[in-house]
Amino acid sequence: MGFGEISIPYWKESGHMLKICKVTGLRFWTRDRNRVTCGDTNEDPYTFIGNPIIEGFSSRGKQLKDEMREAFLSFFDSKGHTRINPYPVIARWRDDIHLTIASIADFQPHVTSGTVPPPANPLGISQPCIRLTDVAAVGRSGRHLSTFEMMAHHAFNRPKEGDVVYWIDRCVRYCDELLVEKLGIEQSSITYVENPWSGGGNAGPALEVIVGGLELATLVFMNLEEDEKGEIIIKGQKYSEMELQIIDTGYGLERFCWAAAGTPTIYEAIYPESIDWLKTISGFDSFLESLSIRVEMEVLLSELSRLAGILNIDVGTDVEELYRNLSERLSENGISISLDDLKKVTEPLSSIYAIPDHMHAICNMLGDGLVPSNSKAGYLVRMLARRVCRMKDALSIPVSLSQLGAHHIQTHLDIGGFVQSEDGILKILELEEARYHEMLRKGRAAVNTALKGTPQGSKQINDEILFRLSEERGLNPDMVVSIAKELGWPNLEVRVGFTADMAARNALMTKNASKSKDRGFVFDTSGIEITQLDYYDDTEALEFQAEVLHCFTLTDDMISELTFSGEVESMPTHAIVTDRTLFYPEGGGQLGDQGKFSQDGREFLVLDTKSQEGVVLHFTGNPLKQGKVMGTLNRNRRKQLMDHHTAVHIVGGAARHILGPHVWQAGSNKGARYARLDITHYSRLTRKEIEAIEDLANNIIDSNLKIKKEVLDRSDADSKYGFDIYQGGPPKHSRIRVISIGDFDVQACGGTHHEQVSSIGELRILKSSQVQDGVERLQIVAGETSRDNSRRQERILSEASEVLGVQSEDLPKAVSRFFEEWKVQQKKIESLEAEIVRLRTTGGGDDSTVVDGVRYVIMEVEGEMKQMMTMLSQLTRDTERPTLAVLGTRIGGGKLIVACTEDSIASERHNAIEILNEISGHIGGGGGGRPTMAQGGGTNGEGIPNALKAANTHLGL
RNA sequence: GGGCGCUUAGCUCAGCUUGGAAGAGCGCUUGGUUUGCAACCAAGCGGCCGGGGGUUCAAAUCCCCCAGCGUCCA
Repeated sequence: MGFGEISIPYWKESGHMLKICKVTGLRFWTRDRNRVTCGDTNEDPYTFIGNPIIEGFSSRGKQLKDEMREAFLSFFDSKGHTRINPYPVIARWRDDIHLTIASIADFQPHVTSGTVPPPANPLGISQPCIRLTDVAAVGRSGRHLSTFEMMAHHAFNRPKEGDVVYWIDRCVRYCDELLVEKLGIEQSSITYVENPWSGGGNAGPALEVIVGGLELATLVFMNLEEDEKGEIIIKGQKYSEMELQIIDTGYGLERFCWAAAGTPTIYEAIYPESIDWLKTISGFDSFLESLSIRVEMEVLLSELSRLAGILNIDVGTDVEELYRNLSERLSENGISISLDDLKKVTEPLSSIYAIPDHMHAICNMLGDGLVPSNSKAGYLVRMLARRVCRMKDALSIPVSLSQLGAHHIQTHLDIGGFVQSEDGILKILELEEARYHEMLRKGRAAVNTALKGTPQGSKQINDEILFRLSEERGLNPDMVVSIAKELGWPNLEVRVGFTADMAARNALMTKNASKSKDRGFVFDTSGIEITQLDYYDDTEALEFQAEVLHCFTLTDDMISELTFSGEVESMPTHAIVTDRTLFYPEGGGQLGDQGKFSQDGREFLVLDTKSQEGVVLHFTGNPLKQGKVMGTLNRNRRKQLMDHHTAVHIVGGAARHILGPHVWQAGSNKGARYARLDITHYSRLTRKEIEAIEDLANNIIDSNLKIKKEVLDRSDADSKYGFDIYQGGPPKHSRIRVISIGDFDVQACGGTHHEQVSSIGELRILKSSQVQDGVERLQIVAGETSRDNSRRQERILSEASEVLGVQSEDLPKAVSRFFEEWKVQQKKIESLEAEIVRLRTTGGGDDSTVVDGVRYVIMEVEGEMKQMMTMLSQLTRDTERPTLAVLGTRIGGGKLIVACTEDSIASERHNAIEILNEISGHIGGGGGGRPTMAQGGGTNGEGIPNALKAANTHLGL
């Protein structure tokens, strides 16, 4: 039996037979003796459209989903599965993906790796998921969704320990019973296709469950993991059997709803109210009538859906090609419609279908407390919001993004489980739409500039221009073309295949970026015992006795791999490992402790502390011998680090109270000099908001709360406090240390903290800055550094006010007055200098000579380059008086300017560059410019008189 | 996390590739013109070209750092 082949008693009991699909060549199991295809090929059109294959569901939309979900979950309740509440759609417990893409993602990596037990076993769940890889196909294919619910039953087995809940046979029995008994699906229409699954380092046999041309579910039996020593080889990769073997199933809730509703597309089954509404407000129906297409709309839609469903739409698919195919296939099926009309119908229709889907994803993401941003998960929601804005504009529907959101929430969502309030969601949507319009407005200017070199009649735009507008300005090619049409390039079109090229370009860039990534560990700590950490027992303790186990000598390579903070005073040369330590190693944003080691009566500074895989490394400037050592912490630094760390927790809690539930820690750093906390928020913070946060935080400090520190199992921590405690990032251990400041702030955290908040004394938020869109960085000082900071500020103020001789209160007023006066005086100087020039050049005198109608002005002046330029324009701008001017100044090593009146006999007779080159040698420099204006300079200012004399000679004056 | 771009007059933006006199439109002021207008004509005011360093005889322009903002991809 090859890998992935599934042979179970149930096949025989239930009358299934094994066949090979004539199209795909895959093995499949069916009760239909005449079947020759596996059911999911381009020879298997949907059979359920207009003819539901699931019985007993007459509702549509949210109600249908609710009923279908309940049918699934209650079925598995009755089979002994524990029902689990769905997880958030933002996968904050993971650092490898942003969104929950499947029900199994809830349990990765902690449960699937075996470190943490599952919340129940077996379990049933319906998990909202978001997948954006096929977002371009949503609305077009009739079946793609960016957001869906994955209904699932999971079982976690440890066969090697004799602990098996159930495996393939029982899993298939459950599935078959659900489909046939509970949902009334015709037995002979079901096929089980063997299509082994692999991905993410795991693999296993799998069955795709197909009914009526639609894949309703996938049953995966994950039992292998990548292992270089493994004996099972799949596609050249070696695998071995896992300790933990998992039943991973996925039943598409929306697909079940579609099969029960039999609507032309999946969208009409789950979002009928929104689709009707959008059709009404966009005037779609009257638009259709105006086209006078002689085909029943319902028939056309069904046919489209049937065909689009089996036409593969991938990222970068050539849409034109797709339309030609569709049109051909429609006419094969007796529906005659021109390519043009087909487009006119499907373009708006696909938007009407996609909008509710996108709004569903957007509301779910925002509901989870996500803040739109220009990177990470926040970017994904912005991208969806912008897609909706574009589609909305193309349909010219007279509602705002936020109104779409309100409608969607009212019609399709239970907002009760959301972290974010409805008001909060709508507010964010308003801001997003405003941003979108701002981008478009700026885009117009960008397009205008970018197309300046493109002839107005031109049909194509340079690829590079389109790439850049898209990447730098967020204008996709279609938007560029429509803007360009308004601006006077009426014939431009997007080149066929350009979208595909852009996708390919992105793929290439991603590929290049992913190279040179993972770097290994710096130290070889194999064979060294994990260091015993004593700093949690007593955060006040400062001295300890230990045994030196190992001393690494740092190489240049190691030093460049290790990044030391600016608080490390000199570059270490050695790293010391001891059996136990009080030194806190850099982690969770808290910098490492400093202090000293004493050995044999000698003292060695500990410059920094880090850890690698549980081994703590103390960095020193000297080697230490193996044997006894005494460690002493730098008390002030430790106290300051604790002040800052506890302060960061307090400020985070305060920010959440003041700003809202979407505030999430996006990063933090706690040093001795200051601490910073990055929080997610949808707009810049005002001074008032910062002060409110600061006040609340200081009230907490005054309240003298106790700080509770407890260590819990991961699953206990999850169930007791929820996911909000993982502010500092996804948890990496099975045991979680939880720090609670009353119920004001609860976080998983490995840092050192005070016993009571009052130990901090006071804190100040110095300023906020923006790290990226949607993330504000708060700079915080607490305790001693807070007082230091105030003192420093006062010193700066008093020094500055002393210079100006004013009270510090009057400083802003005085400074702006001085600045204004300075500007006025600059103006005055300029105009006075111009006046001097006028006097010197119009008064005749020695400076100017006239020969054959050309005035020659050769003189030394006093002034900077800028002033000389002013003089020059006075002299040479008047075309009535053709002039050649040579000006020189000794300032700045000597400067020379030669210019003549443009388009005059002066410029015909003389070349400024030539003259300049002739004379610039006298000041030891060079220069250049245009034939009518050349300037130069040098290092010998005293050579100016000679240079001017040389000019006289050269010109024969 | 990886890129890319932008910052110039009160506002919206050119100029930067290839260094050599700081520009346009709107607004503002003044004058003219008009029954009226998001009217027209003329003149004028308004710039630490984001900040700091570097290269250069010379930097808005080239290089580096910082700050603010925008955008794409994962």
